[in-house]
Amino acid sequence: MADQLVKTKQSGRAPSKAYQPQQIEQKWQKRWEETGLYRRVEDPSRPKHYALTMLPYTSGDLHIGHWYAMAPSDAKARYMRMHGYNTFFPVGFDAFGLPAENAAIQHNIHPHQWTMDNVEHMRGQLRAMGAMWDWEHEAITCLPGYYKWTQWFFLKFYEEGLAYRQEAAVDFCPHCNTTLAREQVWGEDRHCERCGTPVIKRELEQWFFRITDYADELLEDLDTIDWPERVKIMQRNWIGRSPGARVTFTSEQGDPIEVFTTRPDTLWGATFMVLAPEHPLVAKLTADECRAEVEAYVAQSIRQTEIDRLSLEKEKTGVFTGAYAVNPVNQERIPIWIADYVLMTYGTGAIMAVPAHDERDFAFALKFGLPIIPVIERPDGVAKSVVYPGSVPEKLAELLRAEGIEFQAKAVGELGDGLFVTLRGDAQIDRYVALLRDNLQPGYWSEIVGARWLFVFEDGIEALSSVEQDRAILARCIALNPLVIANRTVMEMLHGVPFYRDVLYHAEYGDMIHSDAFTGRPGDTAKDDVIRWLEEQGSGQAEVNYRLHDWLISRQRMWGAPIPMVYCDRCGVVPVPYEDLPILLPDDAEFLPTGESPLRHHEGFLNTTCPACDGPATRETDTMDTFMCSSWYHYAYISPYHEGDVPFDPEAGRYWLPVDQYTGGIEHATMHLLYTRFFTKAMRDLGLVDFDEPMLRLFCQGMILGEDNEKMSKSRGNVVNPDEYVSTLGADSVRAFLMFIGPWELGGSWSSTGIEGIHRFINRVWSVVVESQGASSEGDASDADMAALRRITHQTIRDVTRDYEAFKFNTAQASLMKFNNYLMKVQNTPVVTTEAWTEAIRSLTLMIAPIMPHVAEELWERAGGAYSVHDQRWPEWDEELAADEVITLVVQINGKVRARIDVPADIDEQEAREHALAHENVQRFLEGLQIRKLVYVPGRLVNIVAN
RNA sequence: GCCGAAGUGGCGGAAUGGUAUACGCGGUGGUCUCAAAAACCAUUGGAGAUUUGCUCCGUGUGGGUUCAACUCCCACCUUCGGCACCA
Repeated sequence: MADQLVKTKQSGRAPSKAYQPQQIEQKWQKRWEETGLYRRVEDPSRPKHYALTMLPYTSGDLHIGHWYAMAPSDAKARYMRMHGYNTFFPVGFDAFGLPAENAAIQHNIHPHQWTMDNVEHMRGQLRAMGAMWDWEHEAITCLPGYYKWTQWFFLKFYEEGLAYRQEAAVDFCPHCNTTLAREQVWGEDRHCERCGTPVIKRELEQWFFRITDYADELLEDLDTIDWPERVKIMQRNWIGRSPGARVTFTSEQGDPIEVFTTRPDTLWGATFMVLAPEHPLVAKLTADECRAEVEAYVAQSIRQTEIDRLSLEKEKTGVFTGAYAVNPVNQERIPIWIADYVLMTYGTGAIMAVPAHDERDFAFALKFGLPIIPVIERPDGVAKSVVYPGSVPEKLAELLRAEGIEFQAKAVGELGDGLFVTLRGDAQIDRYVALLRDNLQPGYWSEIVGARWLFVFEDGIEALSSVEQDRAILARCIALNPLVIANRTVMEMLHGVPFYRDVLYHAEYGDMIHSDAFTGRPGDTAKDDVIRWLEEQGSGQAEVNYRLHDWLISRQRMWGAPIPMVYCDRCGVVPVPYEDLPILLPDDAEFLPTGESPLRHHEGFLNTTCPACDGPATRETDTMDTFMCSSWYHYAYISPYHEGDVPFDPEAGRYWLPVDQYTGGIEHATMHLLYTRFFTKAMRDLGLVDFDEPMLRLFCQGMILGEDNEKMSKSRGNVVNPDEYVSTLGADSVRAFLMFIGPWELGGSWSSTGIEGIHRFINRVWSVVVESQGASSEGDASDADMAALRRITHQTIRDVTRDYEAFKFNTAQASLMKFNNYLMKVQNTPVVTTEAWTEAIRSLTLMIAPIMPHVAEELWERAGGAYSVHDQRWPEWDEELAADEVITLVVQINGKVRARIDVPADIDEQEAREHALAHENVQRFLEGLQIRKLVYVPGRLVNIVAN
């Protein structure tokens, strides 16, 4: 304590007894900066830890959502640092993007100025958080030293064939005046991710990255990284790998029509084809008599994709082209239709329709009266049949019952009762068919549908096995019962019976039927067998399709990294030489109220000379998607604005890369988190890095909501301003409260009373530590009291350590509160003078340090610790010291708690039984009962089973 | 429609087969004070009783497995997120 007094005198002013967050937070932030506490050090002898939180956009104001994302991330980085890891925790800014341009238009300020003003303001706000950021490795994506490398990546990708330019129907936001990547189009109404305006389709020449080249690797390597399962699932779904086959059909005129199918085993059930309205063969195939109708449909569907996708009518539409194709497996002649449910952007833009085994084709076929022929057996073996009144003698019901066949007698219209039969399995179906054959009255038929497709007539049985059979069966049915004449197909007739509807169509794998030589082929090999046979026949081959599209990176915006390409009338598209990078954005751009990119009209930017022929040429005026910048920022942090041949210092990169722990919002699951993985794989193939994945571990936090449990928004008026709370309760309270709300991954609601509770907790920690300094007491502490204190100290270290490991800051703090409550209870007893107390205070201070770095540093100093608490080793627990001496033995009778007995922790089973049975309340309940069994869970409970 | 997460006191939440409601907020009573605030102490799921260390009910709903279920299995309901004619 003498040290304390000396220190106090030296500082010239007595340190406050009260906790004054504003004072100590400023004091320590200054000291940390002056001493370079968080500056990165290169020390290859120590294990490194690269901790990273998603970089903020330069919106100009740090809101509580940023705190919620960053403070826990900082706490974990600090925890790792205290475990001896050489920890790198950088920060920077995502600084390109549309808001800067909007500000330019509205306030007549250059985007650069607007952005850098915001950066300056946000830096101050970020510093107030007291995070351990290494500001010397800050990177801002809109500075030339940064975007020079973003452009460099574009050129490298172009060289590698990963960047290409193509005219395509792309998503365009009319409000932002730019194209968007598919991932940036959200929701059912397909609106712009940024501004919410519904997007339209535009035919434009745009630059794309071949992310699909890496589709399989992006999929497979998910298994190698420690990421949340929900993110992996989203990426898997987004990539959407579909293995199948490409099969060539031929039009009657001889044009090959390629289709992609995941179900080549259903080829024999293809009863028609459908082309997308934009399919290039449509005009050629269309028969003259159908041309007017086809052209009208094509025009209408193009208009629909452009204007209102909102009215997503589920009802299928389409028209017949008048043309026919030949099915390569059975030479069947099948009609060719066009319909907008077939998308030009997936597969080949044409499909074979197998209505019996595809829900969409089924609906289409039913609507347009196209034949539906089942070719895959139902795996569940269920078949149905309706026996019409009068078609069989009454005794049939008896016979069915005798066979154990399930049926219900129900009225059919006004005809009387019919039998609604459900059959399970081949044996039942066979017996049922035999019964029908024996009992069917003249002039009737009966059908079995589902597992089999049989029509029992007086003179024989017909199967629905081909289009010819479909016509023949329908004709016979109409002859017997003219009421069914309105049906165009057998399936349409069957669909008229509601009882049948759930067995008419299925999309499962199963044994092949009605498929020539393949009939009977089992479902588990059918698909592969057919693909092999197609390959032998030369009519198809295995193919994999992906839902993932190539990444559209062109943006018709000014505030982004210019695409380093030049257009020359003589040489065409020419890349800018590396030595000319960066292609700078002009600082005198004129912003038009239309929002159109000023680069298009900026003579100085636009006009250049061709790098190949030196002739006049024009620059590409589109800039790159800002996700380009954020795909490699964690490499930029290694050595910001690097000067050299490559984007970052390879030497430093070898030590620090890859990122060990990444944290951020889940909203980037299929955008940033997929793009950055693609970048890393492409960089590896360029020889820039020698690993496959950029971030080894990922944690996604939830969203912070307003006090009313709603998403924070200005219009709701529930926005929480962190600066206000920082100035009153202090940054430590804001940090700690955000980490106390609940599990980080689930998010939670702000609470103005909740943060006061946390503030009280910090005050209590403060008073326990400060007031016990130099405390004295009368008498000595007992061994038992010291042991008890050490026990809770070590138990707390154990629990808190485990919680930090799992990002469970809420329960870590709960344990710390419990611990502190205990310390408050015993601080006026003699233990306060013991080593055990010193250990307890020291451990407490160390354990709060990651969450409340300022107050921990202050208390550490006041307790005589050497600067800095953040350089100390994390406390370790001793299992023996943490072990309980006394446990509460729970005694249950038939699973209900009847007694709780305090017993020594090392009690053996025999003693536990005796204690349990001897208890008064237990005996009361056992009266008159016979003990059947006794379950003993060591150290926990005894359950007596009695009756 | 498909995929995923969640549902526990008045509120945020804890407990991943073994004492349901840790910790915090809010409430109630008290100490201190002329008074109030702050702080501290006690108490706080519901119902009941013969009110010692008592009983019953209770983790979205309905079943099941188990000596024992918030926890595992089956079916369903609600909320939130993602995808949505992807052949």
